[in-house]
Amino acid sequence: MLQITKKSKRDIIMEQAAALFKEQGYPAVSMNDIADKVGVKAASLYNHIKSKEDILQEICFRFAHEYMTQLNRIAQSEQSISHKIAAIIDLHVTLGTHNAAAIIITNYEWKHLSEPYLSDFKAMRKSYEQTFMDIITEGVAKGVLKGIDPTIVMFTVLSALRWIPFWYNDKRGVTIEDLKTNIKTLILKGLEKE
Amino acid sequence: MLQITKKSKRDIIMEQAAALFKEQGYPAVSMNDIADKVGVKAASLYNHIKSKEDILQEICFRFAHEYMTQLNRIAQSEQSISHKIAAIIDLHVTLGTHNAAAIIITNYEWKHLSEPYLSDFKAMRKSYEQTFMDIITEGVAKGVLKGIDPTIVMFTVLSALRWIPFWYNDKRGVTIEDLKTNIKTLILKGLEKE
DNA sequence: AAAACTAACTAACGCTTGTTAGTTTTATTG
DNA sequence: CAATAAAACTAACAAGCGTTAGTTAGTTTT
Repeated sequence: MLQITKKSKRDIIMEQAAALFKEQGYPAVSMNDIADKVGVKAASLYNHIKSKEDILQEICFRFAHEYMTQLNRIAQSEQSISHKIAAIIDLHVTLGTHNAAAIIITNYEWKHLSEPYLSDFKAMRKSYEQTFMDIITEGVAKGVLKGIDPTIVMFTVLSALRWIPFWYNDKRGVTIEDLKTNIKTLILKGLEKE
Repeated sequence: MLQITKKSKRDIIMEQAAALFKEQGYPAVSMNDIADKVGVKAASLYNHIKSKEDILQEICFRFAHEYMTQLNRIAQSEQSISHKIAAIIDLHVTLGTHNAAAIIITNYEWKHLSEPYLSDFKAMRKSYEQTFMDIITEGVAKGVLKGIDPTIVMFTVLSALRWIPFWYNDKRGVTIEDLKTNIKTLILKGLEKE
């Protein structure tokens, strides 16, 4: 089978651990559980990772960074407010459907990080939310968005988007494109007709 | 101090445990942690509860039942589709702001229930989602709602609502009434102006 | 062919987990 | 005030936790 770069054992551990963390939550998963899934004894994992939290850190920061980078690019672009919000929705749908396990962990398991990583992560998350909120506030000021409280909009929209990897599943017959256009319609144009 | 019914020790345990489960997640909280918060030794908790999971069960099923009861009342009422959706939003805001810890547990910690409780809970949850979806499907059929995929609408709206207890906090200066009207506007009428 | 590296193993470490048993203190009642 | 019930305590348990140490086999580099 052709593949440019072989998946390292570390990557396999990350992948299997992510699947378990997603299903059971970080504290409920033991090193033994991870080892079993990888097909190795627990102690052998330490040839590839530093600690259990090492796994959590890698996942959380990798995707937090990915979100930040992409959001900043959207925020600094010269597009309209509506376009920016649409792009943010697309971003969350894309990441949330292609990397469901890792995104769930980034969104819900980060609280198990220890200091100083926890504080770093929280700062990134806050910055992310603020950037999003600035876009909404600008939209309201310019009169292109309804005068809804920006904090409420930000959390409501972000909540809807962060939940996608929990319920989305190809087998439901909803394509990723469906998801993008439908959520954009719902959020931007609302549920009621005309 | 006047009070009609005194809070039982069991209630205090439930309350303190709920606060801990909310912050750290069920598996990360030990019986010792709970005991410390209650001001007692861990073994003493067993004079009032059967087991750790006993606490989780009580919280999950009490509020799942509350949700079901209220949703069924809304679904069976003679109101318009838009009114029903508005009532569902109000329901989630009310419960999510007044019982934040318990609602978070009902929404996110239920997976740590053991069988057969887990299956029972999942069935209730699925029934809840189905009832909500039926309302949306009816609205689309009647032409009062846009032709958005009902599954997507159901999960998107429910996600936005289930997340409220995570971020809502009186100190942000957003009142519960603000929250209700703003979320209803956002979901029913959308974000863009005109 | 020797040396170094990789990655697996077994065994053990100190610690914490949820829970039970048995006992003593505190509160309520006749 | 004595009897009873409720609720706290201490001590212990078996099992599991994350992690380290020491070793061994197989592969790669010198």
